[in-house]
Amino acid sequence: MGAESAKSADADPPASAVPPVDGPATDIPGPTVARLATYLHVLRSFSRRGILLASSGELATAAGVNPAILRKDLSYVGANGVRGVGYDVGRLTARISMTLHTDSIHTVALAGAGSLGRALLSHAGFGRGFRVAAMFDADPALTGAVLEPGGPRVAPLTDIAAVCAQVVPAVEIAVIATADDDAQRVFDAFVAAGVRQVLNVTPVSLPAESDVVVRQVDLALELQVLAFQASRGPRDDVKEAREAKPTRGHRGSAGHQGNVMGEESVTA
Amino acid sequence: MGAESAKSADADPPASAVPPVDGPATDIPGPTVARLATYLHVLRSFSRRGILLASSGELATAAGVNPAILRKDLSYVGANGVRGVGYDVGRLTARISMTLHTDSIHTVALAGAGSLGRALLSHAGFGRGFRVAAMFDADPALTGAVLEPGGPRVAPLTDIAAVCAQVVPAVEIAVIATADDDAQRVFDAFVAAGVRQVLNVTPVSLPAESDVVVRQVDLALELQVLAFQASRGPRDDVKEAREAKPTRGHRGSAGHQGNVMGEESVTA
DNA sequence: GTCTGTGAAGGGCTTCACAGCT
DNA sequence: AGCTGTGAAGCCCTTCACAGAC
Repeated sequence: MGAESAKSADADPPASAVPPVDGPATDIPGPTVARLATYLHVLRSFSRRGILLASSGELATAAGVNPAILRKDLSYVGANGVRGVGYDVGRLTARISMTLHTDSIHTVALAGAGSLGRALLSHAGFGRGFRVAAMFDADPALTGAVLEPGGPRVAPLTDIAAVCAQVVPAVEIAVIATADDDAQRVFDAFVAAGVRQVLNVTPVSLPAESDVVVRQVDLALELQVLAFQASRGPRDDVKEAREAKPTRGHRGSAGHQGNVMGEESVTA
Repeated sequence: MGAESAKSADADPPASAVPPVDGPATDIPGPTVARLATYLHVLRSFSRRGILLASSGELATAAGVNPAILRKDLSYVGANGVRGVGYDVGRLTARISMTLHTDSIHTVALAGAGSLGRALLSHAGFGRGFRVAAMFDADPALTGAVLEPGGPRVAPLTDIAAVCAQVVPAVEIAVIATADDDAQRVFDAFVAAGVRQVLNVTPVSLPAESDVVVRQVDLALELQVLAFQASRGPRDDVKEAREAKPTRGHRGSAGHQGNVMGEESVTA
């Protein structure tokens, strides 16, 4: 994986790179981007509850992170908290939304209309900034079906290229939720169709395409990691473990380094 | 983390046909554990194709990682590759399986029988080392239902404590796929019931309980991260949006880390 | 010669701690 | 006083490169 270090490669972007933006950071660390999305979720929750002002401590607690890193993360979006007071919920929400481009609608193509694909369709926030403009499935019986009111008709996997070419605006993100055996083919088809962001929920390891960002979410893998932890955890400190106040156990949050977050794949 | 070297953690699993353990693993980095699961998937795939021997390069390519890190990862499980040759697929599979405790059955409780919960049930490798021993849902209409042949009856969320107490062997892992508003309550109930490993697929940030390992998989978040990448990638140096030759140095985000990659294969 | 195993180097992210504003 | 913003330190993981085994 590891794309090579960006810095070495990008001597200097085309002159057009003069920050058209006022403050937002130019290069945000991957983990930070993921957390920003989390903060957005927390902020919306706060807003819903009528909270208009929040300190880094409060936000951090709600987001399950350290206050320090939250502040650092916010510094990337050109945070404007008020010292001695905290952050204006509405203002911060707007700031992060802008940075993450949550304010615009993103066009998505979904391959695989099985249980997982459908669950994604109805569950994973499609509609909150995302529009599923194309759907594909291997099952001929599903061809032409409309799985969501106002949604696209299901097309065969073999039609990915043709359908994607007609979608306007162009498909930005492809979601692969097909059977394992189809994942590679589907991926290739999407890449050929110009899609450069892919969310792969199959356990298939997709090849490191040069400039395609792939995020992989493998639920079976998550379970295995937990199973592993289950086998060793009880052994850790058999001392208290029972209701003891979390004095300092940073051990608890186990895989939080860089686990949940996906990654892109690239390897020339 | 634990200064403890819980090495002899479990000498209990039947040694079976696996050769004597020389250096199981003292303390495996989180990202490595996740990758090991990926390797397992790759190895099974190789085995299925009749490949009995593989070099680190071949495995790494299939797993989408760097050969160097693959070798380092394997060193944690007490790898026994043959220099100048490669790794014995069967032997390595056994080795990793043992390390990840994939050889034993893990008991799982699943909360939330909505589309996502059901998709998990049928899709995410339950059955391959995992047994769903309890299911819960907020919808009374589902109470008593059996969603999978041979599976457990669905119980109300309020019965988590009671049902979990009866499950034998005890529930090791809880999966939370409920509505957002129920996630926290359900989590608390599972923790109170003694569950110490939780997979949370809701976007709710669960508090860092002292000794509970929580892995969060948020698909909406993944989409947002990709949307962000989509907005910044194109501006890079790629003018021709149509048909890009991957010869060019890529410029994805510089590496992040820990990722989640595939394992298992089930969906035939 | 080939490929593994691993110490050493390198890089990025997190944590700390404090200066600075309100 | 309270809380933000941020340089600096620290840590962990990845990458490199080479010694060593076949």
